[in-house]
Amino acid sequence: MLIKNQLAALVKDAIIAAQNSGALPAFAIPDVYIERPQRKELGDYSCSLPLKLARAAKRAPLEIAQAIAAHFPRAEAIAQVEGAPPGFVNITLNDAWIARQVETILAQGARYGDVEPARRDALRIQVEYVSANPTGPLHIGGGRNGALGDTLANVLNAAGHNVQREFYINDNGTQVRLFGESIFARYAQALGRDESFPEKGYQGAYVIEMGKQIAREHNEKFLRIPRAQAVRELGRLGIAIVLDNYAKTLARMGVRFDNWFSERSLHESGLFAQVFQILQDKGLTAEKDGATWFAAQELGEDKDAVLIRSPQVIAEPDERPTYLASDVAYVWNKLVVRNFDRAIYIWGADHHGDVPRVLAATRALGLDPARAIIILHQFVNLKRGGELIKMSKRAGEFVTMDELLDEVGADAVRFMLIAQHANTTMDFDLELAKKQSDENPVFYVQYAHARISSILKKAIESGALSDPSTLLRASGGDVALLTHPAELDLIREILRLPEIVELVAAKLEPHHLPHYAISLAGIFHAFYKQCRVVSSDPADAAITRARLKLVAAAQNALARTLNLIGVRAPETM
RNA sequence: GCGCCCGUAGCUCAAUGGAUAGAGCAUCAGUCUUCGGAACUGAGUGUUGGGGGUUCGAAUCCCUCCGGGCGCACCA
Repeated sequence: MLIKNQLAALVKDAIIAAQNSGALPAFAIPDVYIERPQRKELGDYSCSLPLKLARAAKRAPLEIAQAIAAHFPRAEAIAQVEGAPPGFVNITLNDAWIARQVETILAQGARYGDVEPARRDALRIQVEYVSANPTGPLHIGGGRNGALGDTLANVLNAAGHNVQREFYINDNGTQVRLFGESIFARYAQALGRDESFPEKGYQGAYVIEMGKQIAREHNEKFLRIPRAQAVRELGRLGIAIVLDNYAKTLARMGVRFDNWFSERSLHESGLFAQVFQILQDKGLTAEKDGATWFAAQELGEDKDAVLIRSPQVIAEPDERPTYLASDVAYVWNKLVVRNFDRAIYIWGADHHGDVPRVLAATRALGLDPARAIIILHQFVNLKRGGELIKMSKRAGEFVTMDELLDEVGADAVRFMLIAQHANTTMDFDLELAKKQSDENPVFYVQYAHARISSILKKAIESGALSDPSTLLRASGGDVALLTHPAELDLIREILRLPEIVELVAAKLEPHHLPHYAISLAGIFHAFYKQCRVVSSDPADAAITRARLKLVAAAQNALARTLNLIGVRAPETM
């Protein structure tokens, strides 16, 4: 169990003990929250509960804090508990206990950072991300989405949940046909035919390339079949090509999926018809102007929304269901058919207007809307040395994710996309991201990791360490020798990792991870400066072995953090 | 016009309603006989966009104004 959760239980015990002894009056004890004080002189943890209890207990906050401190149960991990004005309980951990944790951290190996190996409240969680329209190259918004989703999935997994990663393929309706027509035109043109380009077609140069490629691979095959069929097949072929490229691009930045889910399948399987029936039975559908609407106003929303468009507007039956129709069926598929406890959606901010409708539909289907969690992320402005790079999708002029990865490198891109709160508009400066210097935090963190690798290698070369596996044995060193303030600071920081994992999993905010990584790297570098690890002096043999354990534990935490962020933890730079 | 998001140090950003609002970069001043100087130590910088309110306590919650972004289709 996390240290802070154990402390919360002890605070509760202390209050009960104080009440039993008459030091505090009887009152109901609320949930106990343990915090980290801002200044480290105040201790490792603190609790502000006395400030909240003052009214119920009819005592001064400081008096309550002191009573809690006086009745605090003894625990080997704790060195000191004291009440401090205006009403905090400050808790300081025992240095010897902290030093011993190095063994625990090493023993957990690559799993260090996991909140609990098997938690009782583990959930089946689906995280769905990127889900960009597969009609053109991935751009940086999709990259931010993917980085957020993948890291979140990593962390939820580390927090003990069962996670599935999904990409939702928008392969239904009008856009497939339009994409198919665009490809058909480029394909025919590539074969020297005089084929006009559709009015609202996809303009980008990549469609021309696609047309040429298909012309090379299939010759005149699509000219010999009926045009409508050719358009449909080319649309699907085009989507397959784009998705294949998405997978490659995303894999470059470590973003992966367990499942690629087809929107079209929601209609072909009859699921939408089934879910529509539920809405109809509840009287939540309406016919108006030839279209079929979701009566969202009945549920308190601003306006109704079209589910199935009028035949007068769209002739083809399979193009009539709207995006919302698919969404309604999809949430049912997630929460009922596949029975996920939670369905997390990661959407770009341009979709924020759809959030209330999807949640309203979830409620309308009789599902707990708290099970569907939509995380929005704001846009990314690409800059080059402070100059905004203008991006025009219509003209097909934009920096693609692949170009960005080519220029900046996957690690820097992924780290920077995660480092900022999802809800803030991000300025991504290409020049800054490319700098391999102090200005770039990714290298700072990776450097710390590489430095540790170098120390371990040096230790083996010098004979101080025979084999890294000996670090796991008591003979590998006595961690009780770790008493230097810089050593203890480093261990304290390593011990924060599981708390960070819990925080990110609870608030669904991955940006805490990069900030922690920078902090951990900084504290390691400070330790490195103050404490020589591999010493040539035989008298230092014992402390060298103890410090090798500490350094290995630090590397363990750093590697895991980078791993969760989705960035490499290099042995050398 | 209506709705959502954002506004914190010169810059980029942190801060479960808690204590003196913190990091990095940049700036200035220091630190190398041995493990990677892509490092470390120290210093200064704030009306948390403005103004009200709630609270024992507000960057955080509520109202209002200002500035920026994004939405407001029988598009996805």
